[in-house]
Amino acid sequence: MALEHAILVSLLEQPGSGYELARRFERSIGYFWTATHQQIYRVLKRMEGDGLLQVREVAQQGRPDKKEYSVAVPGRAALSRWLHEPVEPESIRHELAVKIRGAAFDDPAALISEVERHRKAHSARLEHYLAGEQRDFAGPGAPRPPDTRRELQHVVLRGGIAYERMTIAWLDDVLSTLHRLRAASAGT
Amino acid sequence: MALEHAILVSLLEQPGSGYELARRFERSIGYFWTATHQQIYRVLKRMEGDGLLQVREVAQQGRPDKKEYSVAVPGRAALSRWLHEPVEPESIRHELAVKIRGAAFDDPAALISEVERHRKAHSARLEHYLAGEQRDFAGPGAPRPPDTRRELQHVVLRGGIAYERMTIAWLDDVLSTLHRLRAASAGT
DNA sequence: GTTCCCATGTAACTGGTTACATGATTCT
DNA sequence: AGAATCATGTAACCAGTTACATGGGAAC
Repeated sequence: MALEHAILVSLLEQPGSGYELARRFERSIGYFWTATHQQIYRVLKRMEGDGLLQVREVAQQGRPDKKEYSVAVPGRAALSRWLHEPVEPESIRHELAVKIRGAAFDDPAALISEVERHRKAHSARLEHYLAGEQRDFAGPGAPRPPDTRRELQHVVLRGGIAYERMTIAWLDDVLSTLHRLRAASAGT
Repeated sequence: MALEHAILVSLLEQPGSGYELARRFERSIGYFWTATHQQIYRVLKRMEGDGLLQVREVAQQGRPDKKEYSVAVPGRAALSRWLHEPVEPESIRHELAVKIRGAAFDDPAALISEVERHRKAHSARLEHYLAGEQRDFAGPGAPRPPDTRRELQHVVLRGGIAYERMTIAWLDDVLSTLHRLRAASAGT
């Protein structure tokens, strides 16, 4: 049910169409929750049916009309209820880790390029996050008034940054392990 | 399809029954891929039908009979094929992050106990991983011969440890942010 | 006698992915 | 002329979760 809640949060931050939501799920909110447009349209329809959202047809010039969704009162209540409920600390699913353990039954050295590819992808994501932090949260020397929404967005982004940094360091560990194993097997 | 591959890896490491696999998915392999017994039984049946696995009925004393699965030749080939295919660097799904951003539209201070609960769970997991590392990979002073499987299991475990440490540090960051916001709002 | 562990499953449902489909407009 | 962007959707399928079900043996 977390997609519903992610949509509620995103629409509270800014009302928008299914298409716009799909774009946000490619950045911003998508850094910690993903969804495709097909899924979003389906859920939006259901949520509207449940009275959690309101729709407004918006005519546009030079572009197709769109349906702008916004959070209705019961939607806000549903989000609030969810926020007060505990969620389970989630377990990770890391396909690459499965591969690494599986490599023991194949050629570990063959994994090197795959791991390097992942490292590159995570480096790119880190750069992207850091650029976003620079852009949106660059600290002006003067203390600004505390802005709750901004602070919370920032702490979530810092989480993404920490995750990418940790992952990159771990992938380096994996790479040196793979190189070491290759050297050892070549020497035998 | 990653569950299939995780099962192949686990059964290559050690053949076993559906029940035993379910237990392994609560520890060891379960640290980076989860599955319930229902799902496992379903997938085992399919994989057996596809010729990836072999079954052997094992009578036991004082316990119900079990079906011991092991990897057949086509199963090993399927794993090898998968290992040579690229997988997409995965995006995280972090429900707590959705909550944190959502808290801007509710009472952020109400999240404190939830975040503390998560911190506790991650600390416990970290302790558990460290104990496992101590037990299985405690470095004897003498250099042992390189053991590929062991090394790969260890590097994956180090990944789990790094993940938990990073998460705990981030949750501390979240907590201090929430406390700061509460203090600021109390002062206004 | 009640609870926990071993062991296997079915059924219904929910959530997520992939493929297909349409059509206007803007940019190169 | 062709590709990219805006905008919305359907259908089929696959993966994962939750609930229900059974039954023997061991431990307390």
